[in-house]
Amino acid sequence: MSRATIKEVAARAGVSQSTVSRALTAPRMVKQETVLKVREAAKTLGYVYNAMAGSLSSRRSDALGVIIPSSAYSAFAINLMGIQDACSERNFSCRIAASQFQPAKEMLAMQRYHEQRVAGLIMAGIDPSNIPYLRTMADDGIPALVLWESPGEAFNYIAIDNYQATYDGLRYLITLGHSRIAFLSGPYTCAQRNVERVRGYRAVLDDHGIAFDPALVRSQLPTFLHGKEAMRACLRLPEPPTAVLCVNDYLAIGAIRAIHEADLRVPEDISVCGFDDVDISAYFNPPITTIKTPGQLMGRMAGEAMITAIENGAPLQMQYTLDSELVIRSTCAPRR
Amino acid sequence: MSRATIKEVAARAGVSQSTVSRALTAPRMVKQETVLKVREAAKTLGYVYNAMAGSLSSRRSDALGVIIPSSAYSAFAINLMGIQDACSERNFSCRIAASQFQPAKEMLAMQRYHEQRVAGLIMAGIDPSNIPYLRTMADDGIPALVLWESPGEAFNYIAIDNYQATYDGLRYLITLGHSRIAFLSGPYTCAQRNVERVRGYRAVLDDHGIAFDPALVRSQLPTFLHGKEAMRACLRLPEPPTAVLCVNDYLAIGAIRAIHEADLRVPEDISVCGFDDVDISAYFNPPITTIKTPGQLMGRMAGEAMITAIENGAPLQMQYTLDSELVIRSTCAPRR
DNA sequence: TCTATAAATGAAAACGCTTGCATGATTTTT
DNA sequence: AAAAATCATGCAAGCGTTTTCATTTATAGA
Repeated sequence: MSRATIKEVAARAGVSQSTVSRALTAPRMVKQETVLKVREAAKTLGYVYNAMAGSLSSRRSDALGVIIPSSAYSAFAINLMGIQDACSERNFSCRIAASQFQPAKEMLAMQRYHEQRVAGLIMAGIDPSNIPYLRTMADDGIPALVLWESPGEAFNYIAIDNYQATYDGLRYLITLGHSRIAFLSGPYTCAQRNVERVRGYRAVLDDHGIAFDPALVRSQLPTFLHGKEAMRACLRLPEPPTAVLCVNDYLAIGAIRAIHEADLRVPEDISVCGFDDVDISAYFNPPITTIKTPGQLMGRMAGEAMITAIENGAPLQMQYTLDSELVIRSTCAPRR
Repeated sequence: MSRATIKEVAARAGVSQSTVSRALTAPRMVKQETVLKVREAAKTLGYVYNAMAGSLSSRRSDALGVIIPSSAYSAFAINLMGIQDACSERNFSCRIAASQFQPAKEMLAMQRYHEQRVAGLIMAGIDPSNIPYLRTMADDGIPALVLWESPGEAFNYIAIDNYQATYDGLRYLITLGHSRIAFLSGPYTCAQRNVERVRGYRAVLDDHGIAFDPALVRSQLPTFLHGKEAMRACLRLPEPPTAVLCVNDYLAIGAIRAIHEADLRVPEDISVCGFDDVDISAYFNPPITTIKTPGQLMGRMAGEAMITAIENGAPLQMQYTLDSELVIRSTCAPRR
């Protein structure tokens, strides 16, 4: 334990605890000369502020809790970066937990943040079953903000229009003449966005009079490996797809690998479209056509909005839907 | 604020505060029946434990602070994952800060963690100028562990042999007949490993009687873009390299892009070797030959060792050098 | 010069928990 | 059945800050 406490600094400087506290955190309330004396004493004593005691006493906290499914997927890591940037600029601290796409872990993380009395909570998606707990935390003055999707109009979010984004991507594929289009979705846990995307997928199909084939939609974790395996399964179908829409770029890259391993070409034989426009996507060979998603901006905005609300003591009010945009590169081509 | 405190739970349950505290955190010390009564009261009151108060009082903390340069580079994100896994299993919480490769930010993060009285600190590299502060924190009973490199034998680390790993990679390239080999290094701030790697690079050169050309070594942030630009610069040299060793895979991917844009082929015209074997590397086209580095294991081990030490109240004692291994894939070929 | 105002400081009560010590209630031992 | 040991519980003193309120001191107004 840091030997020196405020009390000892006070003794050393010949002032009271209160003065030390003020001199250190609100120097303008204290005579210049005293501030100097206190700082001097603190320095020679090697005093280190105890943030726990401070927070407990002031019942304020400068910590943001964030929950993401996994830091291994770039889009979430990028969210995190944005949040961290905001925290670092505004001198907040940042806590992180991964749900691993498991609702129970997600809930556990929420509860721990609640116990820690974080000043705010940011989540990249939320399992429907955990939404009510957002209220519980709000009752204790802990605002929450969910990324990527809206947990309902009563809550704060910075989302994208998952339905529409998917719709647009798929329509593009259809425009290219494809009609047998696989859909590699993400997990349906710890997030609603994937069900919205599936909804989008089905809607385009309907709107273009294309029959829905359940064999063409598969849900899995967002990893290269899962993408590869899912695509492989699609390729084994009696009537394989000529295009595939992936709900994220890792899945797309995995799919491309499976296609190559089957001695087929992208995009000549099969078109693939990704989602997110993760940093690798532009550098991949071939560069990936993808639905670009503002992951970093989302994180940054979230962090800033949250911190601003906290600092102003105002209720967080943020319901925003950001645009996503189809970025055409080289993995989609007209059906032969 | 969560209205109910331990005191009110005590009142409701008709016992003392101490009993509530014990019933909740050490149920075995309390009569079964009482535990039930307390739990019941806590539940109906919607009691939520206040971790700050708890930690302050017990002067224990279950938080690990981690500092990485950036979560945008996969190897660090993977470190983080390993640490988080350990935390989640052992019921610790995890705080994160990014140094952005800036020593000043790194120091700031260390100081904030000190103020927060985290139970332990894990850093992915450390700027030499900040090493002394490790001692300061240690004086307050906060153990530290640095990843990737050794900050000196007096400290804890889980590292790789940066010198040797580089040596091996470069030797492989030389074995393939290359002698004009560029070296794309990472930043020299917030980590020593890159200088060790450069040292390794020069050593092989020396050992094989190849002249060192400073124009062939470049240092930059680990991004695709920087890799591309660095390679582009190399390509503009009067006598361009026939191979390039990159200190991480993102740099390698950027380099490959630059090579392709110059209408050259990999590996036929230029060989490139990466570092880390980040998840994308095996899926890239062409699959990247790289020096594989145990990033996730490193994180996991670090987290576990740290938590174990903390829980046992024993001093952390961990000085470990993990193996790295050359993974030969398709981006290196004999010199034509 | 004397009061009115502002500025600087201090005393002390929180904040919500843990824990050492003491006490009373139960069991166990002999 | 008394003594010894064990179990359950309560009391109260912290943990290291912040902050309200009161007090003292300096500054200004008239």
